[in-house]
Amino acid sequence: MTTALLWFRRDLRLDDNPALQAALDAGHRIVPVYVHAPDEEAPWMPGAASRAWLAASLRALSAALRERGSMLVLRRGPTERALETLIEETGASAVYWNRLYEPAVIARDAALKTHFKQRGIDAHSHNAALLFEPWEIETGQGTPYRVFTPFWRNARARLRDGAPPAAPARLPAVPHLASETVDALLPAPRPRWDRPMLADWRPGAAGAAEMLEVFLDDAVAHYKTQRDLPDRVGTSRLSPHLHFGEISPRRLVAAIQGRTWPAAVEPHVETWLKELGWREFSHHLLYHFPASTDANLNPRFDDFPWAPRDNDALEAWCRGRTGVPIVDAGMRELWATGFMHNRVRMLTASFLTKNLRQHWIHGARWFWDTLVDADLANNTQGWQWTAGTGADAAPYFRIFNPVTQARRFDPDVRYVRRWLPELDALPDAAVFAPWEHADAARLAPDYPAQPIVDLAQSRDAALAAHDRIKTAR
DNA sequence: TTTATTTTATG
DNA sequence: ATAAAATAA
Repeated sequence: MTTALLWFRRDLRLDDNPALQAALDAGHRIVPVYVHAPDEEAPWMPGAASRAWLAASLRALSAALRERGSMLVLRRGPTERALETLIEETGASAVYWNRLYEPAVIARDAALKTHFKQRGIDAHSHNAALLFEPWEIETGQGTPYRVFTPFWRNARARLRDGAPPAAPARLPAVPHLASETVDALLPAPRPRWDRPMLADWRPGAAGAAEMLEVFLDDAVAHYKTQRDLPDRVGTSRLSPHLHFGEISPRRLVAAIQGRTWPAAVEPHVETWLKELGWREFSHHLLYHFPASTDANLNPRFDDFPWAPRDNDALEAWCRGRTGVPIVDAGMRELWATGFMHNRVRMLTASFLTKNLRQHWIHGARWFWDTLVDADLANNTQGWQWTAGTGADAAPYFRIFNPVTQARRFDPDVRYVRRWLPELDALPDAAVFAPWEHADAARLAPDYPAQPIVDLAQSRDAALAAHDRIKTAR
């Protein structure tokens, strides 16, 4: 019997895992391995929150493999050396893995594939992360899409039903091999901020499946409207599970299409599928425009007059001390939980890039380090979208008004109150814009009396800055 | 996945 | 006088 390495990366599941399936179908004995080599993802190596999730997720995968008679071998990078060593130890003749789409990872994997082929080792890569490969969806001219709506129209029409394969009940036994521990590879932070951060989550495939069931049972029926309200669980909150491949997008599509929905719920289902579409679109853009992690997707913005880097403003934004309650609530939710509601991500990002006019890369870097679902494709395209430098088909310069957004999406101020206890004594009506309330300084002495930037003036300044690049060239 | 302003409708 | 709808950016 031949042996194959099953190289896990961000596909930390056993169901609908094409690399695993292919290795089994080929009749190999399978040696599952995870190689810890974060520096190979530079300049976007995983952030602190992401590493905490990864540690928990690896434990979950390891347990799932053990239950099936296998085990997860943990090794330290460099990846090429770790895999070579394991090939020698096991006599493996093949390596199977699932593809990723970040530029640094693509380059490393391509080099590895060449290396293995030269060594006479079969190297097989598969698609586990996306509904469609980034190169499968193209315009009539054969070019990549730059606008979401036509991209999704095209991709949506190609969606097929059908349940992806379940996890195998048993896996071949693994010979005795040395393995690192998760603790050694990903030491717990001190102090243990990871514990409260992960308290609301259950990393791993079982937690992901449970999350999906809860969403389909409860939230999806009101998704279109409730998804925008940050004070409740109106979204699926599957993003960290998707990022680490603990659940596959095909599984999500199969699960939601596998149920019969009342006609009134169908538009909600469609809206949620469209969110998966945004995820596909982000990966499509990152694959075709790999420089977009650091450079404007729209080069017209290369002349945009950003304000000079302002460390005080950046610090206030990061820590939730800007004096704009909905912005501060979001930033504190992020710091405490490693997560931020999508509506609030958009408006905090708008505040940083439009009102403070700080370059979007500063925000992208902070989110990258603090989000448990930090994903290079989604993070990059999300920031570029809000900054106006990315793929946004809107014919205007999008500037969110955080006060209007708070009134519309947190009308009962429940979200803001949860994260800003220093506003407890303020009446509801004053929480949207405390600086307009005569008594705010007395009732909320620990909160900034004024926002760090005037909302109306900074909006006008942002529009004026935008006018300058509109008229240029 | 917006906002601010203007126009129109309603009482 | 106020709100809803339309519109421009």
